[in-house]
Amino acid sequence: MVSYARPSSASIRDANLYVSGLPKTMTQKELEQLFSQYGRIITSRILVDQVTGISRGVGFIRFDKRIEAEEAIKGLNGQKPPGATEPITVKFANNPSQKTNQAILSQLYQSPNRRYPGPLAQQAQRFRLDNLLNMAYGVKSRFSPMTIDGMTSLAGINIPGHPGTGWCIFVYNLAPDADESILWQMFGPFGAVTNVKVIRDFNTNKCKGFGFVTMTNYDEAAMAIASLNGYRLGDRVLQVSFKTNKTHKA
DNA sequence: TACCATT
Repeated sequence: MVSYARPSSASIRDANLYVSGLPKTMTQKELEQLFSQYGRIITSRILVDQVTGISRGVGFIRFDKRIEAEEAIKGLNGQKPPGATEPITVKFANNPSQKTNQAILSQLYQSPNRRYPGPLAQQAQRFRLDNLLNMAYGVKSRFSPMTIDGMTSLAGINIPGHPGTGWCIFVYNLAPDADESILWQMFGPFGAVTNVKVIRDFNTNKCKGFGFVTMTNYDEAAMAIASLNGYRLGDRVLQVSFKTNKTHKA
């Protein structure tokens, strides 16, 4: 079976949808069934966690025609799929490419370590020394909550902040102009940081006041939280904690 | 502006 090139015309351009808020149990087939009422689906995908294989609750649907995608947005955005408890978000997908490179560049050039001489780096140094002592001599101190280690191997589905590939940290009270580099700079000194994200308003591109940081090791994440929660960044006091699932309530 | 997710 060869795959034929599809004609590139305005009618089929930008017919690709990004879907979020999907039930974790929804399969690709079920996703297609949901959207197929609006037109011919060319491709579909559900993104999964690389470690656990569990759905990340987001996916893509590419329709044959733009008008089909538009109708699907009208019909499904903000709606609950059959059996779902939460509504899904359906919007046109961003163009791939441009955005991921920004994070990589940030990672390469910001050099998370050694940018923060001062109290934070000193605490991080203190903690690393503490870890070395622990490994070398079995010394266990308040900085090394090794009791959690038994949990880290359990795929951690129900452990707050743990998505399977690291420990996800919620950072609140970032300034509107905050960007990813500040997160690398703040958290990098505490250990291995695999991902940072500033959540922005789609229209204004201003930070919505919060972001996320993923760290590989529990003890380093815990140290970063203990050190950075309440930290004054500019004229704001940050709130830093492991990420939870539920939306903030009262 | 209190809990992401962009193949």
